[in-house]
Amino acid sequence: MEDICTINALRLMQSADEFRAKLSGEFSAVHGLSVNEYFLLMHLQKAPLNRLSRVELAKRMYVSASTVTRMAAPMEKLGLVRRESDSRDARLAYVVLSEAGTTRLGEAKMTFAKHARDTFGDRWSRTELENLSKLLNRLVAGTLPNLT
Amino acid sequence: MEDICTINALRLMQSADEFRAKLSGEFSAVHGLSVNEYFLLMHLQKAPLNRLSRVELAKRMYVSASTVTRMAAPMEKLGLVRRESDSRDARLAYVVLSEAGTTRLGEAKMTFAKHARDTFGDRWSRTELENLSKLLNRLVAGTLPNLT
DNA sequence: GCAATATGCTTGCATATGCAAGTATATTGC
DNA sequence: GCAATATACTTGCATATGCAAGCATATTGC
Repeated sequence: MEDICTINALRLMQSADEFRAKLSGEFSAVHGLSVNEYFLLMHLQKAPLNRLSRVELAKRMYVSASTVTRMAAPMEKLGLVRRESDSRDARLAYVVLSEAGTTRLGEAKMTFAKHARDTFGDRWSRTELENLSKLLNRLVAGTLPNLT
Repeated sequence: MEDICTINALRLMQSADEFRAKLSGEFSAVHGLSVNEYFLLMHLQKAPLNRLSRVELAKRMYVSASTVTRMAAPMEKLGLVRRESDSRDARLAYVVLSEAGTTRLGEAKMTFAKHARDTFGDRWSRTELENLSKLLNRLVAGTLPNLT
């Protein structure tokens, strides 16, 4: 194995899987959120009016539209998001971040940040962290709106 | 959002999700493999005797033991892996890479490499690629045996 | 040696997710 | 204006996955 692109892709996926696995347990136990639900809230918070249509959420989260429909339903029951329709296009069903959702998201962000610091630890220099940040940004910047 | 660790973790997960999503379709269509099945075969190929117990596979793949059990069953029917037991410990049930599995894995590696090259494209310099590789290696090297 | 505990695997159940089909609404071509 | 097509969402079904319980085998403490 010498293809540097392949190596990078493998390491990218493995490190992301590891991080997600470590995050997952505490997230559901402490915040009652799956990692994907966390990302859904993050996308909403970043969006104008704190809302996005289901298809737009699906694109940004790399999941199917039906998954967004099914994720939103229980989150709506919990009051983390609410549903809004568009006055001009009756097909659209926005998912809107609520007050409670904002609060919950804020708590979850603490946990996320803690795990992120644990992952990089104090063995990473500021320069290395910024270097990685810059390189990863080239990966996410190209396509869709991202969370950073 | 200014915490550089958080930003890195977010970008890491988003870029990995994007890569996985792009890979997923062609993988199942062309090779009849899910991305996770690909990783399972990769771990086997890297292991001594091309075999690993189910719990060891589970650890390396960041999934539960039951998931490995259920992934291995259909792959065994397809002949991609076979089952072996340990002469000293009757609890162990190794998953062993077969000839057919090696062949299939080799084909899938081509697709993986193609997508990896597409992802990084020609806009990445050799230096940047090696820089990223080095940084990501710090993330995966700490814990479990990895694929690179 | 035996009971207590630990480990490896499997299975029942619940949740998560994608795909394809169905429904409702918008847009386009004419 | 209307038919044809496109888009947004939902739902039925199939697959994927985790957790907890169950079972078999190993190891440990005595």
